[in-house]
Amino acid sequence: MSNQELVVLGRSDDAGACCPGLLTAPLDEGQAVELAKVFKALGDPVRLRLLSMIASRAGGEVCVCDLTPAFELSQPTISHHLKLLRQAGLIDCERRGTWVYYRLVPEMTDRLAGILTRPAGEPLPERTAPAGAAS
Amino acid sequence: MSNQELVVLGRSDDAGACCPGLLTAPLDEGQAVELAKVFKALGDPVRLRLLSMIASRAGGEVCVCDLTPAFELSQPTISHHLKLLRQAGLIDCERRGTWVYYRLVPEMTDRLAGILTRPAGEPLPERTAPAGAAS
DNA sequence: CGGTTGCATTGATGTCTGTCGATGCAAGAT
DNA sequence: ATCTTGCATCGACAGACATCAATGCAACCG
Repeated sequence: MSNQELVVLGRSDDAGACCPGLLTAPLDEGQAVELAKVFKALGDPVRLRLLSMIASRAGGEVCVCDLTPAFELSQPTISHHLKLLRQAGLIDCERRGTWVYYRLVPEMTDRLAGILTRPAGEPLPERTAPAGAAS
Repeated sequence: MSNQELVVLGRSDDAGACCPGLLTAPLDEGQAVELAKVFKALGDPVRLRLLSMIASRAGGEVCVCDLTPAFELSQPTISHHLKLLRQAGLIDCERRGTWVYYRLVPEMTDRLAGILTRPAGEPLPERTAPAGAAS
């Protein structure tokens, strides 16, 4: 049920080391394409709310039947958004009886946070010293 | 030249406190809409590469004339992507003579990283204990 | 002044995406 | 077995988006 997900997580043994981050070195095309899929999944208000509802839920799980009525959208639409979040590797799901429960994949959000974090102690270049063009 | 940008940064006095984060409490509609605009700007491989090229540049600035030839895309297309990144508040630009220089707005990426960071010491619910269903 | 260069804007076009109703499928209930 | 409920998939459609060629505009150069 939860196959065909993105593999941006790396080998999971290197916590934030594999992709040094968006902000330290230019991304190559392949990395950019993979990363863009994840950010694109976050680029929709409904999916952001779904993700936050799932992630912030005590117990770590939410039943779809609790998510759907929170939006003024049809059930297929919510199901579609959940599928995109799942394909992006941001959430995972499990069926128990009649119901399907979704939960966050914290490794993915951790990775995104790392990618967006600039290395501490970065000079934060002075805006008053325009870098080379001194004229 | 750099007006009409998003204001997701908050009052800049609360470093990561205003929006407790995507993962701790359900986002309301307004927050989700604003945040989605930023993530949507990141949801394209070209824009991700542009951002990383800008952010990782020593000196903190990149001339458009250095960015455009790095892609097999027309100059208007690159200009378009830069505009979207700017409208998302992720980058800023300044004209000096004939050239236009772009630079990262680190406050925005910092905020995104914070939003994607779950509070330390979160129980990280055991996957071996499916929360209620002890079957 | 006119010419050139660097970048932004415009308008057009093909593709992608969010949404829905209809339908399918799995699992309990009767 | 039949019915009902919960969720996913399908097909269709309107709106959004990425891309380009053409054009506009600002700044330097002659």
